[in-house]
Amino acid sequence: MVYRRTHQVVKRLAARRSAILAAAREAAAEGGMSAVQIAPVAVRANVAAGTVYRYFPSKADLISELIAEVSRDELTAVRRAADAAPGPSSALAAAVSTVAVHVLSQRKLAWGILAEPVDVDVTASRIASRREIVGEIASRIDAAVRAGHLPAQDTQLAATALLGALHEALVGPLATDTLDDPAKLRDIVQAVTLLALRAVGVMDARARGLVVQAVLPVKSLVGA
Amino acid sequence: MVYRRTHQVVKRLAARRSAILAAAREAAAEGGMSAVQIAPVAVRANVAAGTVYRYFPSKADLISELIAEVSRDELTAVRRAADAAPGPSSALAAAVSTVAVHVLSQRKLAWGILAEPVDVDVTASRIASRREIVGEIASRIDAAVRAGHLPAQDTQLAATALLGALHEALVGPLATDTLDDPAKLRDIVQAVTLLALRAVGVMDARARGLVVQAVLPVKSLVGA
DNA sequence: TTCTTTCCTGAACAAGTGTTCAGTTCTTCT
DNA sequence: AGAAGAACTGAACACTTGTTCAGGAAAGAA
Repeated sequence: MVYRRTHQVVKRLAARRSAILAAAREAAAEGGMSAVQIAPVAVRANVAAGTVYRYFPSKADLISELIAEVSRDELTAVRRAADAAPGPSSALAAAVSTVAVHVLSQRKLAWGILAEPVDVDVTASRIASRREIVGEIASRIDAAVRAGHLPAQDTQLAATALLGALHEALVGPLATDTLDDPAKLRDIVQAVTLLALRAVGVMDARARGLVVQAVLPVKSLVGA
Repeated sequence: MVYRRTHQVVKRLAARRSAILAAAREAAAEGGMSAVQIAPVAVRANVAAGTVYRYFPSKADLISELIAEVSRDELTAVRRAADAAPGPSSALAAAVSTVAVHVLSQRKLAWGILAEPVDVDVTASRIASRREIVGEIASRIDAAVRAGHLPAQDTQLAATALLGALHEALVGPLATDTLDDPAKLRDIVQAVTLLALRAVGVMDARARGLVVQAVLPVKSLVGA
């Protein structure tokens, strides 16, 4: 006798898998990575704890997939914003401020994804996540350099530094707590973007203009 | 009957306490924060596990003190380097590159002190540690702004971003692994310092000069 | 319907570590 | 030297969570 999964079953299995991942994401967004524990996640996803292990070999795998998923979303947003920009410098500005807005709008998730202590080893996944974003930003810096807008430099290093600056300033333990005031938020995003652009060598005057152009269109995302 | 601690005993107690802290520091430097476990630290300090608890109420307290100690050392080094500089911009450059050299020369320790996952809560101590260094850098930026060398800005935010950039680029998971080549190290420290100076608004040409001045004197520290 | 395969459940298990404490050793005072 | 307080030891304890697995439910084949 051969058992074959019905269409319906395949769909249900996929749905369950998504539900578990979604539950993990919710938990992370609400309480940080420490809240992503098998039992609570299972409850949230309406399954038993053991069931989680039919979809993910271990907690590390679950979290790794979560990181990959969130990272993919962010990368998509960054690419879209940058591609819509008129030139290489604008693209860089757009990329940077998109990252800024994203991490600001989902602080706990962002912090959990990339730096919060986790009891299992998700280093590989975190490195991959960083590498994607850093690579994207590095290629935007590269483009600006090739266009003659920026001095030659180690773009990989610069992109890494930029990411670190954004995260520390916006989601790190010393980041301002107030999420409430949109104007304040815009100011912070602008300030950080300005720092980033100047860091890679954009002239101050030009940078200010680029920042305004880049931040205005995305600021509505903060509330999302 | 009243028991009073003899001078000798007081000294021995203090020595033990230091020995435990030193053992913790060694463990952290060698294997990161995860290696700072009560039993191994006790062995290293030549005491029993229970004895640790006569000096530190909990592991969290032990690690908190460790963080404070390392942080104090770093702050001292940064202050000294900056104070020895001829002007506010040089002082800023010196401060930044000193931090860079420090974290590079003790990567595991640096990573452990400020970001590595720990099973106990040392958030408060880490925040305090960051705050000290950020405050120092912020005040140096402030001085440069007051001297008219830099544009007005949110110096606290800028200092936070700078620290994040340094750490991510130098000790983060994407940082280059090679500690061996001193020339390479110097290049990285210079590159990162340059990024930092430009970020806060130092003109590129001037920044390059400041970087060379600041990095040359401290590069010997890397081997320490 | 009945049998087989897959899926799900949730209580029990396992493992790593911080913490405790009764017994021992060392130090101080008379 | 002897009594009493303080310090030290290290094995046992406690607690948290990820993981397993025997039993039961559901789905597909005959």
